[in-house]
Parts: sequence; structure tokens; C-alpha cells
Amino acid sequence: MSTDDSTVAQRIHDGFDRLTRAERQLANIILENYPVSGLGSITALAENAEVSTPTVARMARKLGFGGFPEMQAQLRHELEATISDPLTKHDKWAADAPDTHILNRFADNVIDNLRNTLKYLNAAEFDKIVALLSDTKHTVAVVGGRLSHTLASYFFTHMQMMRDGVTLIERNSSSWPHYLLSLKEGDVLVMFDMRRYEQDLLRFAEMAQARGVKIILFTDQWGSPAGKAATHQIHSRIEVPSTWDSSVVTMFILEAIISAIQSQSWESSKDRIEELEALFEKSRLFRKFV
Amino acid sequence: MSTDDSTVAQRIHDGFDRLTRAERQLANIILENYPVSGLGSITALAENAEVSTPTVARMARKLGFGGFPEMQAQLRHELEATISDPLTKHDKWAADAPDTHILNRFADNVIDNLRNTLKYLNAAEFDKIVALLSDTKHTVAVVGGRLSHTLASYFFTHMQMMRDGVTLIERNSSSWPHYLLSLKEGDVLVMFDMRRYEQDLLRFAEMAQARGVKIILFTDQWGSPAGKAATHQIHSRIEVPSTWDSSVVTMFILEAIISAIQSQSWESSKDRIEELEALFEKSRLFRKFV
DNA sequence: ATGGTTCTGTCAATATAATTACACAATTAA
DNA sequence: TTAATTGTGTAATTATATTGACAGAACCAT
Repeated sequence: MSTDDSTVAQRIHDGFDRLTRAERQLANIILENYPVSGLGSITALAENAEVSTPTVARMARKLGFGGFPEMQAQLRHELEATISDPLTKHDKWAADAPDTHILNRFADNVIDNLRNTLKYLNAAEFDKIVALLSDTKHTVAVVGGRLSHTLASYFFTHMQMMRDGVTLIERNSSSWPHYLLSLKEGDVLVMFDMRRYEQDLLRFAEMAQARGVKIILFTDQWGSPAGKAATHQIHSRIEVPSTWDSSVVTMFILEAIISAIQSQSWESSKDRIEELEALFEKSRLFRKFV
Repeated sequence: MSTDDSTVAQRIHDGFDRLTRAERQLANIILENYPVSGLGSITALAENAEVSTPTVARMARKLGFGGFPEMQAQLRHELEATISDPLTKHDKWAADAPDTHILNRFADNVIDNLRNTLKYLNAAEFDKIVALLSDTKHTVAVVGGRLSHTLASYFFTHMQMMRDGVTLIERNSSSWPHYLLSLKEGDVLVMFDMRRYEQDLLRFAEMAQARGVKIILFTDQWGSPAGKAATHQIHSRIEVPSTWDSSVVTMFILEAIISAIQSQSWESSKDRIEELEALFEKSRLFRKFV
């Protein structure tokens, strides 16, 4: 009996002549709503095709499977191939390196992370976040954890170029109460808290929430405990073949947000940016190196 | 409990905040390969998510189903709808947003950047960079420009966890001569210089090169002038539909490098990292907030 | 640190699914 | 028509999946 990996549909077609009356009846039901009808229990399938369960089991054998569960596993396997995005199946990224090279494995993984993050990211919520951050009537404070401080800093740098009233909260939590004092009701706190969630950030979030501050939380797929206090949160997929987690997807979202804010407030920020560029030009003169 | 007919994915998202740690872990596995991973037995799913079977059953209840089989039936039902609906497209990133939404445009663009960057990235050179950075006989200094300082800082933070002799050079270029003094022949300088290349960085690179320092330069597709002085350089694609450039691809390569260094020097860095983690645990006690 | 609370896994019980054995039905060849 | 053959369903058996009870672990507030 063939133990190849051809699809169930293929096997049914190839072996159709050898099938008996009841089996053909069953085969047609399977093909009719393929492959979903084959994914329930053997009993359900048998009832659906109006044959007995042993008929189903026998046919699975006849098609070369060890039994019904084996055939079902094959169906699931096929389904997976059908459903997954062809983009992720891009076989190689760095052409001159083997598939197993870290660059290729990393690339597959990151794309997968991005895809799964975006699949479940709510676009309406994204837009709300952009609106909140564009609103210059309220100040924006940015805070990050041990490893995510860099993301906070990256975001801050760009925000600062676009608008007034943006603060980067220092890494050292002993100074946080001071920052808290200056946050008023309606102000916005952008927080980063990834795996190995930090106590201090949770406390900070709770206290900020108590003051009526709106919190935008960037966290991972499992969710920081600070989520309880957050107005909006974005979950990024962060797992990669590494000892550490990946910030790539979060960075991606930050950039998309920055871009959205920018295009939304282009008129008001255009001058600001030009002015800023001019200042940098000028300051360069002072910084003659050596 | 709601007995509506919303999708499992929907329910997971709506109820995510109410889910516990193990449940979130499970939820992510379900969403990761949706809906296929949920179509096997409860046992298989539990193993896949590394939780116990009762956790799976409990979550199904929590999401408003009568039990696991009921949830599974819903998954099959959804699948049927998805498969028979020819309009379901898999070529969108954020499914609930229009093609023209910034998230989708950004995603297309970033993937393109990644693809083109990797296409022209030399794997052998990548490996040489990894080897250079793994070599603890020489020190590593990291320096960035106005906007790329965050990348420098991100890289530094991770390098510091893996090995000794890593320095982050401050943003302010007036102090750079001091850093230069401590760089000896054979030492490694990691430099970031993207579009709007900075004079100071170029000078710094030249002087470092004169001292026999090996320079690893991260730059954009057009190449920083500091490339003349660099031993190795990596060009990332940085253009996106935004006023600013994207750091996503560079971040990706940094993480791949970090991962490669890590797995190469796992034996020697394992203890270091454990020790570090222990120290962080301890210091947490001092950091009681408020 | 400590006691209370919530979470989560192990194990046992129960329910369901899948297979086997077998008897009868249908089909075919003489 | 009838004996042989093949096909099919029922019922029993076995295997597997699912759920429930509980106890230890983790977490949280004090």
C-alpha cells in the first residue's frame, strides 16, 4: 500500500475504481466539502455520509492510511499548507546562505511575527492611538523598561521632532514620582513593558490611571500586567530563535504610528521640522570635532 | 456568558484581559496557526502550547463555549465559511483595515526592504562580523548618530549582557577624543551612520582607522562616507512611506547578529547572564516604587 | 515573612471515538 | 436459483479524548 504523502483528495481520485458503493458515497461527501467535512469525528462523518463508522475506517485503510486518525492528520496538514500565507513560505532570504543560516531562520520568524501581530491588530484602535498622540492639548510622556527603554527613546526622539509637550521618563524609577506629579488628567502615557514585566511599571501605570491619565501600552503577545490599567494596548509578537526577544515588530508599529501622526499633522509640524533642521545645521558649527 | 456566534479569534481578543498566564500562552498558539492548531485533539493542542489539557478545557469555557468540543466545532464552522468564501484574501496584513491603510502599506514596504537587504547581504561577511564581535581579546565600542544612537544603544545593551569590554560612546561628540584614546589596534568600533550622514562620525571613523581599529559600519543602501574607513559594512534598506527613515531592517540585522554571537559563545556567556539576572532580581528589592 | 487567593498541573473518572469481530445482506457466477 | 464471494452494518471491545476533583505552586496583599 502506498505510504506517500499525496493529498487525500488525490488518493480518493486515484483509487476511486477500487471503492465500493458505500465508500464512494462517503468519498463524495468528503470531496464535497473538502477538507472540512473530514475534520470532525469519524462518527460525524459517517452520519453525514449515511454510512457506518467502520466503512469510514476501512476506506481510510484502503487509501493507504494506518487508520482514520491518520487520514485526518493528513487533512489538517494539507489545510495548513493551503491557509498559510505564501509570503512566509518564501524559501530563502539570504540567497548565498543555507536555509539553516541564522539570517534565514530569523527572517522567516520575524515575518511570521509581523504577520501574526498585524492579523490581530485592531486598525480602529491603531487610529485612536494615532489621534490621541496627535492631540497637542495634552502632554505625552514615554516610559520603558530595562530592555525596552531603547524603544521608548526611539519613539520619543521622533515624537519630539513632530510636536511639543513630549517627555521621556528616565530609566531610573526613583525619579518617577516627580514625573507622575506633572501628569494631569487627560494626558497620555506611552509605556513599554515586555516579557519579564517590571513591577515598577505596573505600579506606575496604576498610579497614572488613578490620576486619569490615558495609557497606551506596548507589550508582547502574552500581555503585561499593566494592561489592566491601559486605555489602549498593542501586542507584538516577540519570539525569535535567540536567547533574547525581538523588538523588530514593535519598532515596526512605532514607525507606522509615527508616520501616521506625521501625515495627519503635516501642516503644523512642517515648519517645526524645518526649523529644527536649521538648528542642527547651525549647531554643527559649534561641534567641530578635534 | 455570551453564547453569540462570534469567531474564536474574536472571543480570544475580546477576553484576552481576563485570561491567565497559561491561557494566554495557549491563546497565542491557537492564533498563531489559526484555525488549524485548534482542530486536533485537546491533548495535541495542550502539548503544542505546553499547558495541561484542563487548561484548554477551562479556556474554552471561559470563552463562552460549553466545552472544548464545542469550541472546536465553531472552528470547523468558521473554516468552512472561510474556505467557501472566495473573497477571503490572505494578501492583506491588517485584515480589518483597507489596503491603503498605513499599516498595510508600511508592511509591504518593510518586507520589501528586508528582502532586498538580505538579497545583497553577504553571509560570509555577516559571519566575519559575528566572529569579530565574539572575540573577547579586543574591546568593542559602539557609536551612533543623531537618530541612530538608539540603535547603538540597543546593540550595546545586548552586547553588554554577553561579554566584557563593551563601551557605548556618548551622543555628544565633544567627549569623543577621550574614547578614541582608549581604542587600541585590533579593537572594534561599531558605528551607525544613516542618511544625513554626520561629519563627526566620518572624522571619528578616519581617526579610529588610523589607530588600527577595525570598524563595522551599519549604514543605508546609499552608504555613509565613513564606509571608506570601514572594515566591514552592512547596508540596510531604510525607505518607507514616511517623512523619516525606517530602522526596522537594521534592527533585524542587529538581532540576528546578537543571536549568532550568543549561540556561538553560549558556554562562556551562560554563567554571565545567569549572574546578571540574579543581580537584577536582587536590585529589584531596592527599587520598591513609592 | 505570612496568610489568603488564584492558578495550574496531576491523576482519576467518564465520555466519546475508533476499531474489531461477526453476522447478515447484497451481489455475482455458475 | 443457489453457492460463493464481497460488502455493510450492529454490537462489543479497545483506545483515546475530555472533564472533574484536588492538591501543590505561584501570586498578591498585608
